[in-house]
Amino acid sequence: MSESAPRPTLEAVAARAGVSRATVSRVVNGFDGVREPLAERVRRAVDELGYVPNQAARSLVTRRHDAVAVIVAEPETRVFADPFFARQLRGISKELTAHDNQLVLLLTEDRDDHARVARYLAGGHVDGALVFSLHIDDPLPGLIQRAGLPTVFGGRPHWNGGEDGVRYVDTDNRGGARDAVRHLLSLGRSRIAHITGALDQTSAVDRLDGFRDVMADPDPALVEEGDFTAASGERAMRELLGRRPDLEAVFAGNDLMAAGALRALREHGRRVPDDVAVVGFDDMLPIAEQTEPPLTTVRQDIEEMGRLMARLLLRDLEPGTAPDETAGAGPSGVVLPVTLVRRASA
Amino acid sequence: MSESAPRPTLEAVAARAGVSRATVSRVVNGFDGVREPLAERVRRAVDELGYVPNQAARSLVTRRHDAVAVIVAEPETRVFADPFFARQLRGISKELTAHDNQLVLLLTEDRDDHARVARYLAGGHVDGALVFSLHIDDPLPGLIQRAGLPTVFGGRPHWNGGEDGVRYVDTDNRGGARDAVRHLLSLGRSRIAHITGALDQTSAVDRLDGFRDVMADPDPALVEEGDFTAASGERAMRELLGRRPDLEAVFAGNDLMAAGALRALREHGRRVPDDVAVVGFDDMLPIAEQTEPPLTTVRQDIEEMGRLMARLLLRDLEPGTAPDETAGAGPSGVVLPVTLVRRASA
DNA sequence: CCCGGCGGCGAGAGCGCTCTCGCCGCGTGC
DNA sequence: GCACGCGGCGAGAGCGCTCTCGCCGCCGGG
Repeated sequence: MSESAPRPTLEAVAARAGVSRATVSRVVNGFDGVREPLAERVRRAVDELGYVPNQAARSLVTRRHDAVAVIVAEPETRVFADPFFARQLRGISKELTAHDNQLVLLLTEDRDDHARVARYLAGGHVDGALVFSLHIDDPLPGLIQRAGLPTVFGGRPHWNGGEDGVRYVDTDNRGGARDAVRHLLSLGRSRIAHITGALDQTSAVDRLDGFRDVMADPDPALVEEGDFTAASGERAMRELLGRRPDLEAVFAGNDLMAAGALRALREHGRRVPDDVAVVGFDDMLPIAEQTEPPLTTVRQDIEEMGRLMARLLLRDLEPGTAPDETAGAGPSGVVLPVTLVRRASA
Repeated sequence: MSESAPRPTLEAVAARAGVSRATVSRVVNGFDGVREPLAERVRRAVDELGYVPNQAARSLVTRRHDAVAVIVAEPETRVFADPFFARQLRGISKELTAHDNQLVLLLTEDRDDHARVARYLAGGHVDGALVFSLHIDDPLPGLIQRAGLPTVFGGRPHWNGGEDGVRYVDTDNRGGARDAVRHLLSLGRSRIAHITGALDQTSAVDRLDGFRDVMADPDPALVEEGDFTAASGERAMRELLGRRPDLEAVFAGNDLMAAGALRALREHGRRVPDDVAVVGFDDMLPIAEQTEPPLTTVRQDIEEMGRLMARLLLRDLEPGTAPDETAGAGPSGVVLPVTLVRRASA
């Protein structure tokens, strides 16, 4: 009882079914070339013994692991605390398990971790990697690229993704920003301010670009940089109100900053949306619904993003694909659509 | 170039250093019994060739994987969307990587997934499991227990944890609830209502028990069941106001419900905290800080909880421990302290 | 009726590692 | 000075699987 029953091996199944190991292997892996009466006998033996293949032994010879690393480079608690991460993971997980792949999670915070991650990837424990790295000075993408593993990035990487066939999935930040600003225009507002996110992240840059697309040559006084936190949104809003008391609307780079902006507006006696209309980004629940008033915002399908990343990666891992020449086949960057969600704030 | 360089094997390192495989193995794994001049030669060979051990081959013989499964049973999007999950994972990840263990993430939603998880665990790909399963009717804990893997649960399991040495880590929900209610009493409020969480979860039950500990024999009209969502908090608050318009304070089972309650109170023209004081639970950021007014709440160190779970599990995995007799050694349930965070709502 | 072909199955050689065992050389005790 | 012991190192046997190869039996064609 204290000796846990030794797990049955292929050998044991073969013996019980009265066939060779090779035949059992064929049946277990669904290869054809085994005729029915025999195959059935093997399947019964597998059931009776409760046989489960030893993945280590299998990997040793196939050099596949059916496992994918998900690497999240997040030194800051902020992003970690938001629900995005969980949703993306969920999407990734669904897609991976649908294809019998495991998800190995690597969270990194500092430089030391980078070495560890690099070593892990070089160790060949996984077949590919999904990488979330937001900041411009992050050495991680380089390290990973060097490891030579098939990789898909979450969010457009900095080094001009698409260039050398770097695969990534991103939301349509720029288009979403345009939608948001156009919506404000359609409300009859013309003096529209923008609170940017942390501009060392492509998402923030793209949203700013979208804002500029529509506002063509906006008053610099109407743009203030934030860092995606509520506190920064509040501060930025005060700044903006000081510079342009006549502003009629704000497009915040995310919902958290929008929430902060709402507080500053309330503090300054501005009514939302009557005096100032506010639009956020992300549709970050439950924040976006809980603010006063609830936020009009740009929703991205974050779970789908995860799913898509996984799908792209798995496609690269298929035996057909050339191992090194990942470029060329298929799109290197995929951009997911967004939708404007109208609530009370604009 | 298109042929990725074949990874060097132990054999190759041995050849280069002019020693046997066994000696290289000893050096690589830090066993002693290799004298200095030789050991140094081996280390140099390892460096020069960039040797990284093949984990699959190693696992095959050691039957260890240095990997732990984290299983999250979460059919509902709700909990998934909250930041807890990410924080816990972070704590777990830190502890695991500190001990060179990998984190394999398994997310389950429906019954089909259970079978898959059970199969995976039975497959012996991981050395242990950390399990988050909230609901009373979840068959997962049973399945996992049956797999015979060392396991630590996040949150007190339903089947009377501690009974047969089931290991778990939980927050002091009951004590935290007592603190919250006592705080309200200290504010001079006596007609205190409670909005419970979903009572099929032990955390909700324990918080209710804590409420009752202090309020000894409370008016049933002052207790209303919610389900941890903001909407349920709002509804429950309306209900309570209808039944007991004279209530002076509310202890909500979590911050989300507290946020909902705030809305209902505002809608009914009650000022917070002047007319009605509100206390939440979790200190779920950024929600708790963003409400109007910001929430007084009970904070739990969720990251520490994850870290502790991992630590407990790793201890069980140490070679010293008897593989099956996990009971007996050390505490089977660990309860983490909480702290009351005072903000404006109470 | 004989021969070639083909498809089903078994034999066996590894994949890269760990770990036991035994050998050998050195130091120590009498 | 000799036997004994002990510690350092190498040889070799697997761990459980996949996959190539070759054998054998069955079929069809000449």
